[in-house]
Amino acid sequence: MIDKVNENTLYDVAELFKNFSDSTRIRILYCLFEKERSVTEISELLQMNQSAISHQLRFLKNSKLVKNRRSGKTIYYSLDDDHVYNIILQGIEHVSE
Amino acid sequence: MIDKVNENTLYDVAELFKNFSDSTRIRILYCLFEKERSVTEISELLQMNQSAISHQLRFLKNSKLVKNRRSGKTIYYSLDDDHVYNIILQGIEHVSE
DNA sequence: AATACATATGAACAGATGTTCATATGTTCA
DNA sequence: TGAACATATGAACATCTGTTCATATGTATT
Repeated sequence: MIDKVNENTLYDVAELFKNFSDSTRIRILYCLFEKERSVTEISELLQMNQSAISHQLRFLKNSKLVKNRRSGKTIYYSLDDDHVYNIILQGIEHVSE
Repeated sequence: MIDKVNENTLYDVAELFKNFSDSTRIRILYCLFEKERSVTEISELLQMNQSAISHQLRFLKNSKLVKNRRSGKTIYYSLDDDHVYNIILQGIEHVSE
């Protein structure tokens, strides 16, 4: 199982973890744990520029970690991957000792 | 459990995942899965400059993910944290679908 | 159609990051 | 002690990354 890992897999793993390696992205993902949220809502929660959030959401969407749906003017983002929850949770447990 | 997470924790989690977000570091950690290895050994396995490896090992050591021991001229590095193994394993499983 | 609101996007910029090069430190052995 | 080997370290450099600003796109409402 471990032995079957090849070079490419490890590059992909690095790409995956890149999503969690920035505090803005981690906080975005974390605030989607509870429920889906609009871009404006996320901006307000994190007290950050709407554009910055939008850029990071695109990053996370490209990585297939979040998905979105439109409802009128508003676009709601939510987690797109069961694993995300568990990986971040494991990270939280690790740093909480 | 989830609800108790504060801002600082999420910053720490980002710091933790930063260790796994670079392919050099992930490959270093991965080749320590099997057993401890010297800096030269790691350099040869990854076919990379000794200095580059040394710099990244320092990074990983500061994060307490690896430890080392000296034996004569040689310094052996090994994983310093049980969680590391599981977190990376989960990443590997994720990208392997 | 015009306005207001929500989000996306591209360019520009500053700061962070990873690698290389040269060299220093530390160890062994002759 | 001097040479050889293993590793660490600092400076320099190029590239990558995250944010901001200005503006574009898309939707609803009047």
